[in-house]
Amino acid sequence: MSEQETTAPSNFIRQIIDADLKAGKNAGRVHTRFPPEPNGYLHIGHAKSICLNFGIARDYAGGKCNLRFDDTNPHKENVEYVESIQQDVQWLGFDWEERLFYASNYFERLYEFALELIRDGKAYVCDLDAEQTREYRGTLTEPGRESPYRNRSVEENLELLQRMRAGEFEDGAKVLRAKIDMAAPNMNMRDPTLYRIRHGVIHHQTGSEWCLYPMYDFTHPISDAIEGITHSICTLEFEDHRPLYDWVLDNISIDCHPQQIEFSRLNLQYTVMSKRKLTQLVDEGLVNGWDDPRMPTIAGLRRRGYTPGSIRTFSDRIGVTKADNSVEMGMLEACIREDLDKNAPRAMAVLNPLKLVLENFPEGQVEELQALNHPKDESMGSRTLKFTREIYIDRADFREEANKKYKRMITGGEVRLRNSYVIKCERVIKDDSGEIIELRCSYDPDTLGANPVGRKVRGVIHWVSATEGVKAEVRLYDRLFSHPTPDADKEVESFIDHLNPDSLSTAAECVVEPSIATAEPGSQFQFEREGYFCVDSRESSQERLVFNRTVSLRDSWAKIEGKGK
RNA sequence: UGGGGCGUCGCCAAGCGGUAAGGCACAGGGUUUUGAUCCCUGCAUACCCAGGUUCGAAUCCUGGCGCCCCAGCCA
Repeated sequence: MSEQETTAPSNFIRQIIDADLKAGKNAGRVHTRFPPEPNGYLHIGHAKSICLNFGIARDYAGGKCNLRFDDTNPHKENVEYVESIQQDVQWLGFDWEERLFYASNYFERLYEFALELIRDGKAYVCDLDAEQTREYRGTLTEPGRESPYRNRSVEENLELLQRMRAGEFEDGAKVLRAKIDMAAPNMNMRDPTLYRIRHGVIHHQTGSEWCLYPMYDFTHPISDAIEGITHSICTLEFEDHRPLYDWVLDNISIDCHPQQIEFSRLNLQYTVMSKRKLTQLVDEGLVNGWDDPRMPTIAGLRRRGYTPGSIRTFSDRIGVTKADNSVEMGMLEACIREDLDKNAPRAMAVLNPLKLVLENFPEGQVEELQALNHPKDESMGSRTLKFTREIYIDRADFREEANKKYKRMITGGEVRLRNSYVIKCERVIKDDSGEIIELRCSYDPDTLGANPVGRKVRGVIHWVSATEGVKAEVRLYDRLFSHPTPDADKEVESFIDHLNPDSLSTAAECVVEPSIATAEPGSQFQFEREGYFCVDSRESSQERLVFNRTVSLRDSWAKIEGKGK
């Protein structure tokens, strides 16, 4: 993959696999799986899991990783999600080869295993409704009570389950439960539900074939075993479920028993990572869809301009442990800057234009200048810049007066135009309200590719020809939330209260150099001295160029200036 | 007064009884036609706390403390 990834990731899960291999377990096989439920788009936390699971398959000899949709709850799932998930995994650079599966592929076999449990007296049909079931379950500190239906005969249970499948009972009228231990200190072992009835939902894979749907705790271990998974990696909240995972496999006739291993999920500061909350942001229109560039979804990051390699690097750097974590945004940003610094061609764009007239440059003349596309990679070639009498510079690059620390243009001062000449500011023109509307300058024709003799020019600013430049809209993004852990703040009613009102600002009147006017959607640039930008893949067009700022350049000037205040 | 986890630098994270890796961030300095990049330098006598074992403990033992997860017919 990317040359960026140099250090081989090592973590406790790989150590377990190493030890298993050494002990001769699983006949030397290493087989993982990534098992998303298609009930939303994948986010950066899933990327961590994808990189972990597919990364293991990639790094171990003969290793494999399946993509399996955990599609046991048709109520929340749909094909848009199954398609987006496949696209995102592929985009991240991973390949499940011919191993694309659905838990629903196994519905018939799952049902057979359920019959086996019943025959063995290890499962029963229960008529308690949801509320009663909750009451019977007990609490964290008190044991539960056994259901009055717990001791139905095998024959009756068999018949009832068949009738449940045949659609004879309404939703919620009956469930199939495992017969384990209502006094177990682990709540998951208090006769967990294995099947529930769901009429009238069209399952995205099985249509209306079933009205009986298996629960995760029953489906997951069996699906893993059917696929010959050796290491079933999941997040920490399933640690309590492991005894049930093992119970299921120990009590049916199946010759494979994968090892479940749990790691802690990713928490990224200033965003939220639960599918429920992300769905809420989308549904309530608080963002512009799942691929809104402010979203921590893979689709959002992609549209924002994050590269697959940068996300893989990030996943490697944050590591895999069982400790709760809260990763700073700076970590993610460092990864994309590193990638783009190396790979993005440079260009110039003026986000907040201020007109500047070079009084000693001939009117109507266009001088062509050559500029390197990358300051230290000549293989990226060069491009032609159009230099004219009227140009734009950024308003932030001019001050009427400033101290020595300010290295940009000031009245009467000189500055280097990037890839061009040294100019001097002669006059400032203001409108009636006192706002600066134009700078009158002169250029020094002897300074192209050469420093002026006898004086030093400290600053370099970027520019775009006013007559040859192309208009563009640039979208500047900031963190989606203004609180580092928006969903952990109990002082506030909802995480929504912490949405950052300034997470999107639009610079509608930007001017970019003509060389990028026809750039393909998604193509990326460093706008020098500004940051990394990409052509928006959704809304940019030849008529109206739209760029997204992926991330700004590191800005030590902002720090210096900030300190002075 | 239930069960399961976790506690090493601001953040992430190595460490697996032999005397605290690395990355991000931060702070200095150098190079630079991007205040970018790049390059140096610095940044835990200290590993949640308290005892104990040991020649030696972040690593082992005991007892505390703190944080996270679990009472869906969600995953």
